[in-house]
Amino acid sequence: MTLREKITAKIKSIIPKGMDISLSVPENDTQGHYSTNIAFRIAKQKGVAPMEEAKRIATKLLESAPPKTVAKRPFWQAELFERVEAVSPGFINIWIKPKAIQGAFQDILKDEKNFGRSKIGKGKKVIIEYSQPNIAKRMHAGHIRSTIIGDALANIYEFAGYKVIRWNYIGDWGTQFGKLIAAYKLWGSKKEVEKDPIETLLHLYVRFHNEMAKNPSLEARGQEEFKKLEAGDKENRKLWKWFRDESLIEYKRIYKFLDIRFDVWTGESAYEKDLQGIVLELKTKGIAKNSEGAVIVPLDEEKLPPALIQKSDGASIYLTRDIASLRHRIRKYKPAKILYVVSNEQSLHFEQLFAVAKKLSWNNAELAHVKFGLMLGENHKKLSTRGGLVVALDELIESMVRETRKAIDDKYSKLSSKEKDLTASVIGVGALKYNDLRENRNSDIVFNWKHMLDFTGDSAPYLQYACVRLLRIVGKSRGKNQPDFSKLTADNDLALMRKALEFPHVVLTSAETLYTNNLALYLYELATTANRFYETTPILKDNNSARRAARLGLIQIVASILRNGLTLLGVKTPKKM
RNA sequence: GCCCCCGUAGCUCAAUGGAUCGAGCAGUGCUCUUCUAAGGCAUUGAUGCGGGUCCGAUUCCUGCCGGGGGCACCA
Repeated sequence: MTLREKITAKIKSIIPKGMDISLSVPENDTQGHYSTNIAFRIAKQKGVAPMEEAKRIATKLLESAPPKTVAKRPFWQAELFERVEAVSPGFINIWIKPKAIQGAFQDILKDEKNFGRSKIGKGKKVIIEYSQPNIAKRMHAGHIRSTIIGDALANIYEFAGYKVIRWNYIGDWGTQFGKLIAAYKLWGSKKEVEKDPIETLLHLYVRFHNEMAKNPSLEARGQEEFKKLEAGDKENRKLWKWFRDESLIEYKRIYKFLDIRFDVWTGESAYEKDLQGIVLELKTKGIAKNSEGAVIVPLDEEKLPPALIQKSDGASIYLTRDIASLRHRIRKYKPAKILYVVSNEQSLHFEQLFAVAKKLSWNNAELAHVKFGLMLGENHKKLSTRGGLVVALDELIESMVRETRKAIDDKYSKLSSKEKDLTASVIGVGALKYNDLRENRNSDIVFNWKHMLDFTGDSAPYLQYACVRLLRIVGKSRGKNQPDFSKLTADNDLALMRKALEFPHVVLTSAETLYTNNLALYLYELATTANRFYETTPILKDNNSARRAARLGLIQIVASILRNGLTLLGVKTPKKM
């Protein structure tokens, strides 16, 4: 039982049943180590003044004898609370006794490796779909959000005990392949594609769109080629497979560099054979109907526009493929949840998908669209593959690593060139990921080179550096520590311990809310607290040997929280920096 | 026209309906003979506008203004 859980249980024992308690950690110790607003809600229920209720609760919390309801609970100790105050207009501020903090911290040692892990997901599967690159398109800066956020959420869910299926739903089907094939047949050459596949295919695609503006008949030609592809035309199949294979080679190279992995690589094309069946099932069940030659699912009751599931030329559309994929996922994996990490451009699409799924009523899984804002260019406009210049993802990664390498060269000459390269990639890639994960995903991100390449302050290198410094001290100490945290009584010691103890709660919150920024913020604050500790508190230099051992134990734990926390965000920690 | 997201400091971002709205960058001034200065300390500076609900609103409701995205044969 964590310190937070003990406090919560204690409060619960003296308030009306069934109320959730929110325990916040005030910015400033003058408002307590923990604070709760529970009195406001109880007061409202009872119809009394909040301050009165707060006083009543505060007094009860301080009573030395355990209330009957918690008498049997072993965690009860009168010494949990140092001070409990009711503060106008009705907050209850709680200060924890050093002994309770030290004790809770000592508990970490019992299973240090698993500190922060939970079992809330035990026996449950979650499918997390992310990245979803479109074949024959270069991944650009805008594509990275899904990849990074999805990977971090997958890590967090695993840490929370879920069985996670990391799913890369490749965009490898659809009308754009008709266009691409048409473009290739018109202007392409085998040699050029082999030489630089993605670049060449991208050019063909862009050219097709440009020419389409002048010559609208091309659009029909693209659609025709896609129809042929779906009908099994041999030549088109061959071209499609070729484009797909070449693209995947490129993507896998980038994933490897980003340290991103997937369990399933099943894309849209895998469901091509199921589509007629899906359309039929929807029609048979009276969910779908013909309209203007196409097949739609009316969603008037849901106040949504009708969902198109088959085009009037009989060709399929991505919603239908998503429905088929959903059925496949539910049948094969029986997941408790399916998370779609896709930008908020597609909000309507997922509302429609979920609405159709509900009508089909084979979705006992919880479905969630984990949406995020767009990566905008410096002009605050959408980055578009068709619309000209975008920052290519590999170029972005290379630049970040190059800049990091420069910084390393300035600082350290002792490392070998190979070590420097390795460190540069760990820091550069880390910075790239952290920059995204620290922000509330709802907001659009304005891409900014200067910001990306800023390695000071709230950034991955700051966290990595804090961790590396602490571990450096630990590495310098000799022998094994048997830390006794009751030796740590200074404000700095206790403040750092209290911050470290919040880790499990923060991870849970991330899993529950599907946001990563609270975890990033927490790690940043922990690093700041640790840096302050580092600057002001002697550790190895502490003359008191018992306290020295305890402090070494403390920073060891803090360093592993930083490292584990960063790992959850997909960020590695270098050995030296 | 309808729907969704967003609007906080010069810039980029925080804030389950909570207390005096937090950071980073940029600016200013300190701080390396000391466990790594990618650090620490100090300091300047903000909730788009108008109503409403609430003990309490950046947060919820509502009307404007501004930015981004979407609205059946693209994904």
